[in-house]
Amino acid sequence: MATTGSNGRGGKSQGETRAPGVKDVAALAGVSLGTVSNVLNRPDRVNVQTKARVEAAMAELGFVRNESARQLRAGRSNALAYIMLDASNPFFTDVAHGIELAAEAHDLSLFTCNSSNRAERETVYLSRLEEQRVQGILITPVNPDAEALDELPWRGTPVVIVDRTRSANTHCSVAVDDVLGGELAVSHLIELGHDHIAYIGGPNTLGQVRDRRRGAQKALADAGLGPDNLIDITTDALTVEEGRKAGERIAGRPASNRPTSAFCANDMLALGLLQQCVALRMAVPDDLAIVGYDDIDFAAAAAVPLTSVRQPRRELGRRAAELLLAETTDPSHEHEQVVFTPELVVRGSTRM
Amino acid sequence: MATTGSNGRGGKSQGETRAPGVKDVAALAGVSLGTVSNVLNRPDRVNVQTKARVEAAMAELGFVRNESARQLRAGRSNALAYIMLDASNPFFTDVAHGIELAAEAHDLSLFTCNSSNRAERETVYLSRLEEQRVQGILITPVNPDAEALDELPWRGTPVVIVDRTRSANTHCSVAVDDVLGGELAVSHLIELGHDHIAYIGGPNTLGQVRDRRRGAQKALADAGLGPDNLIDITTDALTVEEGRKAGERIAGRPASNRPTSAFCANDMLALGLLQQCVALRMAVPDDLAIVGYDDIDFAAAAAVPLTSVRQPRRELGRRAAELLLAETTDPSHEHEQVVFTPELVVRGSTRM
DNA sequence: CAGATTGAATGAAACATTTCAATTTGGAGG
DNA sequence: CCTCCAAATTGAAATGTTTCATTCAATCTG
Repeated sequence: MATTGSNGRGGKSQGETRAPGVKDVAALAGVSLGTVSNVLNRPDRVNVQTKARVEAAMAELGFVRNESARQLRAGRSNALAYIMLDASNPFFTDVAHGIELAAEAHDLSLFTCNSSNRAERETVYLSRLEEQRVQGILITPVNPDAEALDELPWRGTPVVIVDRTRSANTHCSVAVDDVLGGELAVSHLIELGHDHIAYIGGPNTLGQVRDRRRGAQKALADAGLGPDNLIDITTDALTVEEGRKAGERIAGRPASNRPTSAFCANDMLALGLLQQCVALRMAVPDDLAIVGYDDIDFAAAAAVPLTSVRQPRRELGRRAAELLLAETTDPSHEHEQVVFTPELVVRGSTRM
Repeated sequence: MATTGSNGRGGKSQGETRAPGVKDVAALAGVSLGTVSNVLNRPDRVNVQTKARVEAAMAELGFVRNESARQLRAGRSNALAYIMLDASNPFFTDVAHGIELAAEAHDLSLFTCNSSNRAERETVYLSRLEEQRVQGILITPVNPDAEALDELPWRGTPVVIVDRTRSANTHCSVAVDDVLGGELAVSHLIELGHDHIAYIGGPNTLGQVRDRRRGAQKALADAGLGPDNLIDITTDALTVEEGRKAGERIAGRPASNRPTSAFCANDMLALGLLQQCVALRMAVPDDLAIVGYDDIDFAAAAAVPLTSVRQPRRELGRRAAELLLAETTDPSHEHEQVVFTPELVVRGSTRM
């Protein structure tokens, strides 16, 4: 680790004069405060030549508008925030991208925070953002039923819940039909002739894990199969590592009672499972067919491309942002629970 | 896509009273403004009972400190920002995580922005952040030599360049020795007996792509091999899709002139290449050995685990944040160019 | 008990901007 | 030459917090 240096002039060029403000610009341009402000905020209301003079002064001084002061006066900022649950899961970065597009369209900034699945980080960010007077907060919460989420809207900062649903109808939310998703996945496996299907997912405290299992059970029932045909393999988290462990558990079963296919509650698990299959020389899909969930880009890029349940990630984010903006503008707002429909994408991991 | 509604009370409960401020708290608690402020900022300097009374008043009113006003007075915010180049590349989310840890340790907020490789988004974020008076900005710039990066520090907002280097020594920067990384990768392949090695990367405007190639060439020269032993396959971007295309190009070559191994400028390319190999029934590593770069988590999780050049991603971020903080506190600051050392991680894609 | 010391609380000033009612300016119309 | 009008500009007030020099009260010292 090498290191070299130089420079020395920390900040400003000379006698450390403090940052120029509208006042300085006004003085230099020979106009009043109000006029400078008009140039900034209602350029059409000021004479072209005056405007040019003011702009020249700004450039000369290197004027940078002080957003704090502007905000103080305005009462609110022009930013949205998204508190994402796990920045290392591509699913969420894609959702964030959708939000960003919507924010950009409305000329708002988006600040992204990452709770890394820790409730206490989430709390810190929530209150910091509230103090910043952001226009609203989008969040995929660690626990969707946490009461902390009720306070902010009550005090005036709208909150929209993303990719989670809540028992009480207290917020707008955007989610995807997880029961249907599970149904699609398992119906597909049944059609391929599988009747020993593993469901890999956990922990069961996650509503999504439960919903996707329910969908799987429904598909079995609809096909005249019993709940015993679904072999539950519960994991500690939805990670690649846990997927690998699940693979070991499957391989460890006696051949008579070994599933011929697996439905994973997300793609991270599925990728881990796939990797373990290769390591253990189980052929995919011949020895074990695999269906994932989320259809992240890496799923299609796996060595055996993964069949997966696609969620409209971008659209999820975009719609959430729009709900938020609607809530900020419309005072007589009715909370809306938007539910998108998932879609099965069939690839090599189930097709021979 | 179903939708249901309810609620109706947009914000506050009653007569839409505006948010309570220190003034209201002071009135309710029967103390002066200054005392409320002291409770907030120097709790030890105020009588315990008074403090309790003030805190009760805050709770009752649902007081939320107005960060704009605080900032206006203080002159600066307590936040850092990281403008990342591509949030969909796990490498950068890991770097961001390192930054976050450092920020958290100093009790600062981190706002993450994503330029998505677009110079114009980058510009927008830079100026918004400057207006917010963030303490400093970390950035992986679209173009490290852009002059826009010089203006902010000149006006007083420190900027640290992450994972890129600059010709001029005008900023602190943190990077990894890419020439050495390329050397490690290709030396490894040479040791395994390869002498037809493809270098997959592009576009050549990227300094990193060039540096890693230089390292590769150096390794060849050191082993007494000529530059002809490196087969250059230039891509349009460092994406999975481009990796797949590169695989097609390799397969399309006559067997006599086909490389037996490939060194990819990042893991996204390597994953795409790997996928294409499987699709075209080229065995990895027997028909084609593959080395990636970055060692993202998905590299280890690939069906054929990927040999890759690991960069200390978290550490990169953490160190960058520390340089930034040093610059904000120490006025007589010398710019520092930190260069970390990469490390080769050997896995199945090169080992039989 | 006078004087000194400490601990708590006060309130006005400052921060940089925006807004808006009031004022000025330069013509046009009569 | 006067009146009126629109366009352009002005300047003071307001935003919510922090700071700091004072004030006030109570306790301690000799």
